[in-house]
Amino acid sequence: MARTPDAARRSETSRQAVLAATAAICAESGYQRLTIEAIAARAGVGKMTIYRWWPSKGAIVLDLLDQAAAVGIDPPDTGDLAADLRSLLVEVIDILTPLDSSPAIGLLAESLHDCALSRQVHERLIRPRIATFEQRLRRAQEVGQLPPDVDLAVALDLLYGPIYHRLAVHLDMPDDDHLDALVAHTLRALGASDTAAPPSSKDPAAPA
Amino acid sequence: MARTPDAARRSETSRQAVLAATAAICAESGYQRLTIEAIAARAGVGKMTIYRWWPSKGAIVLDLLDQAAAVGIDPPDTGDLAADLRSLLVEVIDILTPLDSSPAIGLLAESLHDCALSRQVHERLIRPRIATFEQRLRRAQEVGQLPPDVDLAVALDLLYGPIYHRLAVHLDMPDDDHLDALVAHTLRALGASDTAAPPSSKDPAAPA
Amino acid sequence: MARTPDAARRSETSRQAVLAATAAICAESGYQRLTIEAIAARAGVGKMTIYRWWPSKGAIVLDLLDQAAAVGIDPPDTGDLAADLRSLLVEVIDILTPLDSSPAIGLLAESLHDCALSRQVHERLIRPRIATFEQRLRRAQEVGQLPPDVDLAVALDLLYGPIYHRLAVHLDMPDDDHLDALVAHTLRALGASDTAAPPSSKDPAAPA
Amino acid sequence: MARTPDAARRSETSRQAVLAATAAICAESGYQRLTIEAIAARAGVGKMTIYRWWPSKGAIVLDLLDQAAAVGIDPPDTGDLAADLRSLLVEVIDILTPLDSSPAIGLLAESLHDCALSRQVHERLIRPRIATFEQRLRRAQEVGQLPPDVDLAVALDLLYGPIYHRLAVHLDMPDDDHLDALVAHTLRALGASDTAAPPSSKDPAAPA
DNA sequence: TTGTAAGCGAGACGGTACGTCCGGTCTTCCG
DNA sequence: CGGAAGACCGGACGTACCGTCTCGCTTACAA
Repeated sequence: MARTPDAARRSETSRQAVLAATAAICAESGYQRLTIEAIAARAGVGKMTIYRWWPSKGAIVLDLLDQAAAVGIDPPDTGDLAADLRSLLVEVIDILTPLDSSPAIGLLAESLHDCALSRQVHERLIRPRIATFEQRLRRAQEVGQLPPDVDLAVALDLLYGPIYHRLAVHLDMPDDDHLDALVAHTLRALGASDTAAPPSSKDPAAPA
Repeated sequence: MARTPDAARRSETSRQAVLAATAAICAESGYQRLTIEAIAARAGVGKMTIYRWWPSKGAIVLDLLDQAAAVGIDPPDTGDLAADLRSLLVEVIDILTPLDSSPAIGLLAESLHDCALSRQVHERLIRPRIATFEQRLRRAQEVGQLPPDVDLAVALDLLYGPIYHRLAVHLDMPDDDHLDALVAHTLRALGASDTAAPPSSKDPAAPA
Repeated sequence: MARTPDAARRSETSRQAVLAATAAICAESGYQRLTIEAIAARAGVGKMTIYRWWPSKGAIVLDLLDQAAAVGIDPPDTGDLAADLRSLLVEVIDILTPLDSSPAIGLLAESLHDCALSRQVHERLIRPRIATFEQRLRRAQEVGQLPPDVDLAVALDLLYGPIYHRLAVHLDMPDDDHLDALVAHTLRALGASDTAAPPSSKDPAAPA
Repeated sequence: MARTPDAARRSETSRQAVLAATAAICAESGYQRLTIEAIAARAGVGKMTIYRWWPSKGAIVLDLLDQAAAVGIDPPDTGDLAADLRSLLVEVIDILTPLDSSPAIGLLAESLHDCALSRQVHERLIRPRIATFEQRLRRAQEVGQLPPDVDLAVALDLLYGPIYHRLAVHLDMPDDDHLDALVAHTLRALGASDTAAPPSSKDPAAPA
């Protein structure tokens, strides 16, 4: 009674070929020219193979990003909260750049119309990064850099919002100074204290 | 040199029919099903007529939004800075809602790939609103509600960022409480004082 | 309420290109490789143009044969009945030869499955030839070469049957001797007398 | 050199399932919808199994007909030559009827393009029937019903031709009267005498 | 008795062609 | 002469089958 394709028999070779072709076409011709036909042709793969395993073009790109940026789940923790938040920001900016050929931007545009896709994007790309972000903030609360009643959802909006704002509104991505300003203002809005903290450690026996 | 169509002879009837059809299809079937052919058929208009006057589907939607939301250029000014900012926010949220059938979201997605379109969008939809926003902030500086050295670009990011963030990341649009929190934090980040100011007025004889 | 395409606007250029491409592909690669896609590509024509004007591949081939063999409607009439029937037979054999690349054979095969097509084939290719045949036989009756009570349907079967029989059964088409024998036997079965008749004439004032 | 499959190990169950599925699909949906995939699915058989034992769809249908109509090799011989020929004719007509769902017609159409298949069809379906026919005619010659110099190839054409003619030309199959007329004319063309002969019999003691 | 080699079901795979939809251009004819 | 109507070329869509190819599994012959 298994109507869905049998993942055990899936050809890993084809999977990789499809993802590679997707990345290549996207880089060379932009998301516009990224076509199922083009992917299949370039990957040397039948179209059915693509339709069998991915529900839409967006899902392929999602897999691609998933694989390319299967980043560390542990948040950066140098003790310098501002620097850590900054590096979280930069990671996202890097994914969204360059504007013309970033698969992520195409994915974003597509997910605005495709509810199923957008749920997947949220689950597999966004949520892990949110979790990382919140983890770092909580650590900051523990060491007293942030007040204990900070609203994490607001914090998230304040930090990441500007990136998407600028993307949507076609302003340039923030430069270094602007980035610092954004982090600083975010921290100020959250009521951060100025004190730094020692980096957290997986071996918590360190500091006296 | 009459290579470009002669705008003077343009049929206003057709223009309105196209915009109306665009709005109707978008509302009924979503941006996905909004095709030039569908618009032409629904508007009872030849495709040539559309291609003659609009460079792309996005341009039609842009015209539509331009007309629908040819909002007041004067910023709200009740004296309550937070409330005024809030109403600016709500205006944008309204344009972007509902997610499935808002022409604006389709336009946004399209402009991510189409540079020419995105420039138009920025010029005709975004910039006026930015100007309104900045006007209001400058007025706040004049009356001492904000420090004179506030970075308007950062302020813009902080206020509007969350909307686009949530749009991109497929979180719900902020509810009322959240909205208040966002405005409050923005103001705090900008170093706003708590004092209110009398509403500015074009008839300056108002307040005693 | 005209949902059907407007024949007045039809491009004769495209029509000819399609028919030419069909003939060329058929001659070069056989009916097997005759594909709508191949026709469209070779003719430099959009597939829609083909689907708009022809209901099936067979219909195109039918048009092709219609045009190629828009033969004279007047039957041959040399006065020699056997020779005239023989030339009618040869005409059909020529259309069905060579076996591998004759469009007519492909059409025949296709029409065995496609009722609508087969009706068209009958109407536009077969019936006119039957009429010609019957016309010639009736003339033979008038001049007394055939008895007046000959069953024309049986005559038709006897004369043309062997061709289709051999086609179906994959025997070689009849050679010259065989052809003579077939005609002779047909005439014998119909009870033909041996006398010849003068050729019929459009100017009936000829014979005294 | 055991590259060819080992017929000894062949699963008779599968063979029957394939033939049954082929017959069923053909009867229900016509030869058009008869695809290898459909047969495999319906028979509960892997496609490999089909391709291992049959070179083409036509070969399956050929097997099917072979099995269904593994008719007697001995010709009918009631002494009435006309009646016997008639029954030979009817047998073929039955195989080719009904037009829409007869596997034989599909096979015929396919064999027009496929040389290898057509040879097989000729060998296994046609030739035995020709032999039977010729056997009967020769017996008629022996008893003096036919002149000794009758051309059997012509006789074959005259008798069976009309069936294939009508099939190809999409006329109705001959009705009973027409059938009698065809046989009668054939006999007349062959110069048959009117006398009947006693039926040949393997048990020659029968008639007084 | 147990390998082991075949046939088997299942179905994924690279392809080809299908018939449809739409983009953008060009043409015809009406008001 | 602008505009409605819509045919045209092209290209991508998603589907159906083709014929080939593994996968495990059963099955029957041979060691």
